[in-house]
Amino acid sequence: MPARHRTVPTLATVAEAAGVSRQTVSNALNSPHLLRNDTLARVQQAIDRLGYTPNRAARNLRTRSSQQVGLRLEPSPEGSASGLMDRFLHSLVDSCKEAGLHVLLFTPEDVNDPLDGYPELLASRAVDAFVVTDTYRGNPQATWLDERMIPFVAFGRPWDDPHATHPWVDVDGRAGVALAVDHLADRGHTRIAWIGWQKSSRIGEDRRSGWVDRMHDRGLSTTRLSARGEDTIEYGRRAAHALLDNEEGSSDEAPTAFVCASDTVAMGVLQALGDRGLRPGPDGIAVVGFDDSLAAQVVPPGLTSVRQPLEEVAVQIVRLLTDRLALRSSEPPHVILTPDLSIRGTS
Amino acid sequence: MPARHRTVPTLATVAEAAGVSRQTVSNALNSPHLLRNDTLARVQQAIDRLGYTPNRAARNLRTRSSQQVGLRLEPSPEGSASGLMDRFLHSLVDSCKEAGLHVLLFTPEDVNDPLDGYPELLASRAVDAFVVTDTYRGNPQATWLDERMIPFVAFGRPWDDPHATHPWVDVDGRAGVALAVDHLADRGHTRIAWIGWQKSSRIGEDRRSGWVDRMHDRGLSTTRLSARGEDTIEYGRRAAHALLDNEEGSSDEAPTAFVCASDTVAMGVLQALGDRGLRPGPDGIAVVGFDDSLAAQVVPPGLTSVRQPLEEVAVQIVRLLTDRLALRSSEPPHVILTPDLSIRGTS
DNA sequence: GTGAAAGCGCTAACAA
DNA sequence: TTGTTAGCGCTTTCAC
Repeated sequence: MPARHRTVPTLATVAEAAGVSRQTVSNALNSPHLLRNDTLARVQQAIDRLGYTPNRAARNLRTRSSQQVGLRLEPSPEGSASGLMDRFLHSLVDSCKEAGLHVLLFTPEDVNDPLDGYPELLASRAVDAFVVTDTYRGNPQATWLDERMIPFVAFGRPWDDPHATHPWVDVDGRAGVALAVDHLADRGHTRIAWIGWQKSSRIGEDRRSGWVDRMHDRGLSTTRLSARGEDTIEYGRRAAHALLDNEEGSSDEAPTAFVCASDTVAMGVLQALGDRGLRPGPDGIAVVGFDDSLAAQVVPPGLTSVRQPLEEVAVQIVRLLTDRLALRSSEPPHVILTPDLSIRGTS
Repeated sequence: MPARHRTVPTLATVAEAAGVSRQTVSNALNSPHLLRNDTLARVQQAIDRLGYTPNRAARNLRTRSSQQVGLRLEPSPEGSASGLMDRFLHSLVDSCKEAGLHVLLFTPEDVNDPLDGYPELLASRAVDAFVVTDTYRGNPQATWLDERMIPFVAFGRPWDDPHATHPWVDVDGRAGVALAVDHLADRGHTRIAWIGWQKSSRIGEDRRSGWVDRMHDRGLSTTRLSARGEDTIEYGRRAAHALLDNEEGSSDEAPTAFVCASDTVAMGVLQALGDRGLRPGPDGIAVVGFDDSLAAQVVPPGLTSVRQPLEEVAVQIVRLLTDRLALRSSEPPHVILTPDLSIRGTS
């Protein structure tokens, strides 16, 4: 039991109690192999008895490091189905802890400035490194941080600059969508539609390519089965209606299944089915979303969805991060993880 | 523009550049009113020119404070609709920033130990205070922290110990539900059912009391209109079916509206309506949830839901926190905020 | 209003 | 293997 009403123990307190020098106590903590077993034991005992914990501020000052990593919280768009951040944050904090790192959150003053917040934290030495998540809209942060040799790892690959050398981890959206196509085709669907995002979205086009290529791999046509628009429920609904209206013509039957670029869009598809009195599901129109959001888990009859392996993403990010912080080079410095499919009632 | 390839500027660097002592620079930062205007300007200019930012570790060491608050991330139950944490975290980080505080996340090693993680962070002086969110299952943390005079503010009132003196902020669930009842009754509903949680849940009973009392206020009967069970979609569905089966008897007509203790339960109600071919909405069966989760925003036709004012919760928490940290007493030390209603298609 | 001295608690570098 | 010395960058105290 730690001493209660005394002054907080320091290295000096412990050293005196154990009859050694302060340095020896420090070594007991940071380089125990340097000590003789009996000394180590004696010091350890004193530490336990006094309930000593090193003062981080002092250690940070001396070692010029904070053992903290910064994460900028991006505004999560209301009305989008996702809520991935919760899951990711949890995994990240867990993985960081194992590496002796803490996660410090910050938000920008100006949401539209992708760099806002980074320099301040760094200059004050509040963090040693960053995890950058906001890479979908290009990544000026990555460039900025990289130029200044600031340690960071990105969640999301640098679409604009495939040759960027900074470490990053990403999820293979293309493979995830291919998985969805396989799943549906294996269940006998041949008219599998895609509803995705605008052409300008690199992530959207990556995911879409999984649909196009896997459909063709399996000898299925993609003609008149694709729609692109905003990432909203409303768009998903409109697009689904439009595709389902495609009844006439010989090979142009209406789709029997939908693969969507996001759960948000998929929710719109489910609405459209409801509008038409169609039942989603294996016996009706199959629907697959992307993100395995809370909404996917909760909407009747359960939305089948591509699930990002965020736990593993966090593990890999921390691996790359610790390599960077130790000035080790990482092999490989880029990681692409494959998602899997959470199968539910809609397929 | 900050000097690039030079060593990082310190107080001493700035002092020399401005031709003053280190102390004067420190004062310029922390007590600018002590300086003559021209000195202040000269120092300020040197600071800007060199791009100087105080080193937090050094300041922390000297002031024995970290300007950081710890927040323990609780595992968010998969399959529940909520996702409030995202919204709350964001608001909290924002509010903290205005008070010069940063939010440090941690997770417990052992999820079942409500104290796990707190002592370590505190002993290492990594944080000055905590925000405690996990108060629904009693609050041993609050007691533990309070006994040790550790500054903290709880999100959630101490149900088990109404006389606890620690500062807390909570949302008035009872008032939120009453709001929902008013909303439905104003639209002509008289048979308004409640589907909530087990009697053992203090929060659940608080919310339920809003229904009971407001129904009686308005002269409406609550007989045979109440169900209590788990916080799952499946339970919501079963309970809704059971209540809707109540057709016979004179005053015991089936309900025309449902107020639910959570969006999760409300999703189950929506499923039950679907099962029966009933349409949710103002012209059909009205449904109101609680939490204004992503699912509520996204499920067709949009679930009306009680929305917690998390932004204001964060503001109040930070107010209480800064009072505590300044050894000021707060008036009032307990805050109960009233939620409002996000009205959507189901009502 | 400004400056000099001391020290927060720790660890790197070196000496014994 | 252990101890000594110095100093990380800042703020508190007190003198001027």
